Amino acid sequence: MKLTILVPANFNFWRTVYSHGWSALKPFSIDRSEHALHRTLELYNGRISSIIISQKSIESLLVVSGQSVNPEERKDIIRQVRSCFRIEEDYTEFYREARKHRKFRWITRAGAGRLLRAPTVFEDMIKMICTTNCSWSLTEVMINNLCQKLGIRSGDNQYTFPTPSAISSCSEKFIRKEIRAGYRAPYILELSRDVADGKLDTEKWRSSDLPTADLYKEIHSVKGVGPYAAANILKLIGRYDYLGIDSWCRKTFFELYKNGRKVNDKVIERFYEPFGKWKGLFFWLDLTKHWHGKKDPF
DNA sequence: GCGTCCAGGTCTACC
DNA sequence: GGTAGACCTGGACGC
Repeated sequence: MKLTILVPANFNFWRTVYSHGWSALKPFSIDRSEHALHRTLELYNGRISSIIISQKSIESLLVVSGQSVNPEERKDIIRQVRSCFRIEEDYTEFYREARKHRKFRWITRAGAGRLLRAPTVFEDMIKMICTTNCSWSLTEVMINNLCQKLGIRSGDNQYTFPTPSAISSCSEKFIRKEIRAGYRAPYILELSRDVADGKLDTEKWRSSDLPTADLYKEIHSVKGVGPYAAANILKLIGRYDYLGIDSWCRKTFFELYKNGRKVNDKVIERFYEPFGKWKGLFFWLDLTKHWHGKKDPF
């Protein structure tokens, strides 16, 4: 199967793939030799499809799969890919704002700003919890384990991201020891059970009309999701009003603007305050600007 | 190889 | 509202 997905004029495939660490976490993987992003998807009807996404032209993405799919499955693949690459989102206002600042004009020229996300908010939430209080290598271990031990295997030996029900059927001990999530296990389990039972509808957040502050409170109320995680989940929903500062961001900010001298988070927040509702995105792109000149930032 | 220390966000208890 | 300590793991370091 081959299909083409049209993209907006300012779309940049690689800057989206390398926008943050998600493309290095299963079921995403980067194929450097083929210049493509791999992803194993679970379709609406339970069928598993491993796809390879690459930039076909300036105007379109090419999605290839070894399997044949029916028209409805094809629609679902397109829907999921469009959502991961944020193709629906309108960045006109953001680019207009970026053009006003000399140091951020590169953003508009580069077509940067789209942050890669998972097909579901649930997957983004679990991944974000797994980035807290640990090294990136441990995050990779936890996510690999979740996919390999609880996901569904595809024909080409890849795994899907597990469903809320798959995770919620496990014991806390299993998630703690086998997934290696440690003390995060009860948080992962509670979130999965609440989503599986329908007590928490994380997917509605992407289309919510709630003011961002209220949405932040709701996301923050999930156990294991603190200020850093809630702010970064918001960014993947399309709200950039919070910074989501972690130790890497602090260190990078100190090096960029303070000659390595440590400053309070409030100083960082004041620095990006002029960027209003886009400050979280300016903050992230500012700190990762040096990635954008590199072929492979990870 | 083993033990110790530290970094990394979030939660809870306490002031 | 602010702060201390616990949570758990991997990595660095010293022995």
